This record gives sequence, C-alpha cells and structure tokens, in this order.
Amino acid sequence: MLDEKQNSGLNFHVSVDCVVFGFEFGKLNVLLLERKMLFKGVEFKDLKLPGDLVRKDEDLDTAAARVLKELTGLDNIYLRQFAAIGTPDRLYRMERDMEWLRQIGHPEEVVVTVAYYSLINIDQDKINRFELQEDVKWHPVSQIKELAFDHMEIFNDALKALRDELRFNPIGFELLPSKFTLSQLQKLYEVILGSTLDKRNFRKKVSNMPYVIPINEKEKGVSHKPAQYYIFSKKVYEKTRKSSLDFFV
Amino acid sequence: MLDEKQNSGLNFHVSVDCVVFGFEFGKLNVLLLERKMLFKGVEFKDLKLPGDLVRKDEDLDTAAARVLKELTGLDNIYLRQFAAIGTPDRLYRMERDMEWLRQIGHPEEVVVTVAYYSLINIDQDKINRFELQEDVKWHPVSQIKELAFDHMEIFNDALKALRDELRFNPIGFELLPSKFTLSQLQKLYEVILGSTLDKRNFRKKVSNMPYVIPINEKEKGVSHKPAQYYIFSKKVYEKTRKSSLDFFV
DNA sequence: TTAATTCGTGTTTGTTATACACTTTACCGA
DNA sequence: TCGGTAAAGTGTATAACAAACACGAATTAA
Repeated sequence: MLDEKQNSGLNFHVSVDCVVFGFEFGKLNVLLLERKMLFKGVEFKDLKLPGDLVRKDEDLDTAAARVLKELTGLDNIYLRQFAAIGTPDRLYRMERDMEWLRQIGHPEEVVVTVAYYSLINIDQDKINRFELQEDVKWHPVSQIKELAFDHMEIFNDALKALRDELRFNPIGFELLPSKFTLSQLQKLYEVILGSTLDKRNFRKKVSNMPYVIPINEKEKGVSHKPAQYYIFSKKVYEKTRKSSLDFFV
Repeated sequence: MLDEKQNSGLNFHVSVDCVVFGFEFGKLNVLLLERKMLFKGVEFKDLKLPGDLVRKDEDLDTAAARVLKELTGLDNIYLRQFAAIGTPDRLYRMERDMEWLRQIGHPEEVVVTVAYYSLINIDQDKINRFELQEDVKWHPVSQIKELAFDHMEIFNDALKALRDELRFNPIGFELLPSKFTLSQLQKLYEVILGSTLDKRNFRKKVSNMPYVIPINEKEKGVSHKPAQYYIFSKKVYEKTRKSSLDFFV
C-alpha cells in the first residue's frame, strides 16, 4: 500500500528546466529560447525556458548542467534545484502549446519537471567562448510577462527562490565579474531584492565581511572619481562565517 | 537539442517520499516503516521512509498527501516539498535493497523521487482516528542511524530543510497541540535547532508576537505552578507580519 | 577652468539581542 | 498544615546591530 509495489507500470517523462539569470548594466536578465511555429495558419512566436528530458543514465543535476553547457558552452556554473512540478496537464493547458508539441512530435504524456536556477557572470574573459545560438537571448526580468507552458510560474518561483537565497548566502558574486565595485554589488542587491539600500550602511556591512577584499586596481576611463575594485574570496568566506546562516538581510 | 524533442522514449518511475515529523514529550520523532525480508537465508529487518509511486493522473503534492492519508488517516497535514533526487543507482547500491526489490517484484529501473517533509501534531482529539499500522512506528530522530536505499540522505536533508524553515516561518505550531505552553514551544525550538535558549529572552520575543495568544486556561494536575496555555492564530499572523521574512532566529 | 558625475566616508539615535537570578504557585507527603 | 519540590513567570543593564542622514574628493568633458 505504501510501497513501490503498486502501479509499477506507471512511467513518466522527466525533464529539467533552467532559469538562467545574468546581471549586466544594472539589470537582471534571464536567458530564454524563442519558440516559433505555424499556429492557425500564421507564424507564432513566443518564449520558453531552456530545458531537456533527463537521460536514463544521468543524475538530475547532471542533466541541468548539460542543458546549461549546450546552451552557453559554460561549465561550472552555479546551479540550484528549487522545485519539482508534475501537474498532469502542465503542458496541455493552452492550444498553442499542444499544437507545438504536435509539430515536434512529442507524445501527449505527463512530464514531471525538475526546475533549477543558475547564475552566470558575464565576465570579460569568458565572453569569447560565450556565443549564443540565434534563438537564445537575454531578456530583462522586468519585461517577462508570458511564457510557454507553465514556465511563467516556474520563472516566478525561481525569482522568489533566488531572492530568498540571496539573503542568506553569498551568491550575488556569482552574477558579477570576478572583480567588481561596491556600487555594482549594491545595485545587484537592490535589483534582485526590489528595494533601495543606503550607500553608507551598505558599505559598512560589506566592510565587516572579510571575504570581500579590495584589490590594487581602480576603474579606468570613467568621467568621475574611479571606484575601487573588490574580489570575493570563497576561501575566506568558508573560514570566517560564524553560523551556517549569516550573511545579508 | 534543448527541447523535449530528443529522447522522447525515456521513461522514469516517479515516486514521493515523506519524512513525517512529530513532537512529543520533548522529543522530535519521525514516522518510519519497518521493512522485513529474507536475506541470505535469515530474517532481516530495517527501516525506510514511507512513500509511493506517483499515479498518472495526480499531482506530486496530491501523491504526497495521499501517502500521508494512507499512513495516518489524517488530512490537511502540513506538507513541504524540499528536494527531487534522481541518481540512477539510488535504489541499487546495497545488496539488501536489490534483494528486497526483487522480492516485491520491482523492475530494476530508475526511480526519480520527490521528497516532502510533513509536520504532525499529536493532538488529543485527533489521537483516536490516529491508529498506525503494525509496521509503522515513531522513532526519535536522534536515534536514526541507518535507513534503506538513500533514505538516510533524504532524512538528513529533511532535517536541514525543517531547521531552515523553522527560523523564518511559524511552522513550529504545526507540531504542537492546538493549545500549548510556552515551555513546550521553547523546547520544540531547542530540540529542532539543536541549541538551548534563554527562557526570559524567549518569552520576551514571543510576547512581541501578537499571534501567540494566551487563552483562559491553565495546566492541570501538575505538581508545580501550572503553566498558561496559548494558541497560535494564523489569521493574526497573516495580518500582522511585517515582511515576508520575519519570525525567529 | 568649470561643470558634471560618481566615489567614499562618520555620527547619532533607535531597536534588538544577550546575559543573568529570584519569587510565585501548585502538588505532595510527613 | 507545613515544609519540600518542581516548574512557571518576571526585569534590568549592556552590547550589537539597523536606520537615517550630507558633503568633500577624484576624474573626464566641454
């Protein structure tokens, strides 16, 4: 009754979906795939989250990392699982979704999906290797209004999970280049948490974090007082954090 | 490449597993199922988490609620999804696990499981309806050393997730009877968070929570000063909480 | 040389966290 | 009925942290 005895013929498809965040020019962006199709005789375009079916011989985390690698060419990206969704009709609520699945030959079956978000820093030296396919683009988070399937819900949940984690773990640095200014860091927190922060209080807090370290380098070519660059040291962080739950609020 | 196009023949079994917590006599307990089998000619017993395969027409949350209902007879139990695990060999690492699966006729396939924890208060009026099957028993959390399959990892992750949530959401009350004393409440926090708390400071904090309300009733039949009973009001909590993230630390 | 722009800095005040010990109220048993 | 036992209930002083707030310094562009 409570065991894996029953229903042993019941098979599902399992997929991973990735909500890939990036931060540039003071904006939080998300990487989305354009979906094109012929719908009721006219061309129809919309956006969806990148994802793929999980293969039989791979872990869920591995599948998510593979999707990211195929999408961006990048390895070692910050990835966090934040939900599993298995509502039976989740892919079959909208006409256009059913039509699309028909066109790509997807059988009408339940797909349980495991959702991840990932954080990418669009660093100078990485940007070369970082060539996106034509149908994959960054979109400002604030402008996302609608996505395919239940991807809008997944996206909203990802944002919520990101905000929650940002308060208690030093993950903001994953979204910044390896050297960054304190203004960039502050802006990042403001944009993700959706509030403004006091500059002096912010810097006071950061100066109590021994793992945010000034380096011997300043901004160049800006028409104002150049800012000090800092780096984040994971090593120092691991060594100096007091409880498993300190960081920001 | 990134779509559900490929691998469309890949099917998984999907299950839910529940880590059911209870709190009684100052101890945190977990509800486990005894697994019995003939292994290498002798009777072998161990413990596993309750769980079941998800049915084709049900949601993951629905499946978890169903498992709980079948297990305890209770509805409307606090349930929280906290992980999905799909490591291909997760059920096939130990001889005894493979033997057990063989004996119950489980095909050797990948089972992706979605893990939930749930909180039960063992209330006076509920206890009648609450008749556990013979092979289902409460075990003190501190005494769990080994479980079947990867259930020990799932159990440890559940504890971690419970601790994290306890700090920021008023879920402790789910583990207490509807009327409780402040000492019970304090003990609950101490046991789950694994630290002792100062009585006066604890009560000071609680007295700033308008949703923890004294009722016109005291302990009876105790051989010392009887304690005041309190109730938790979800309504008042919803109305009075300031941010989405306040509560305890 | 001046204007424009962003960087970087300290103090005060209020709130919250911590540390700490004794009196009260009930039951029990002699 | 009285003394012992056991847990309940209560206040204050100090330290740490959060919030509010304004101006001089460094650079480029015109």
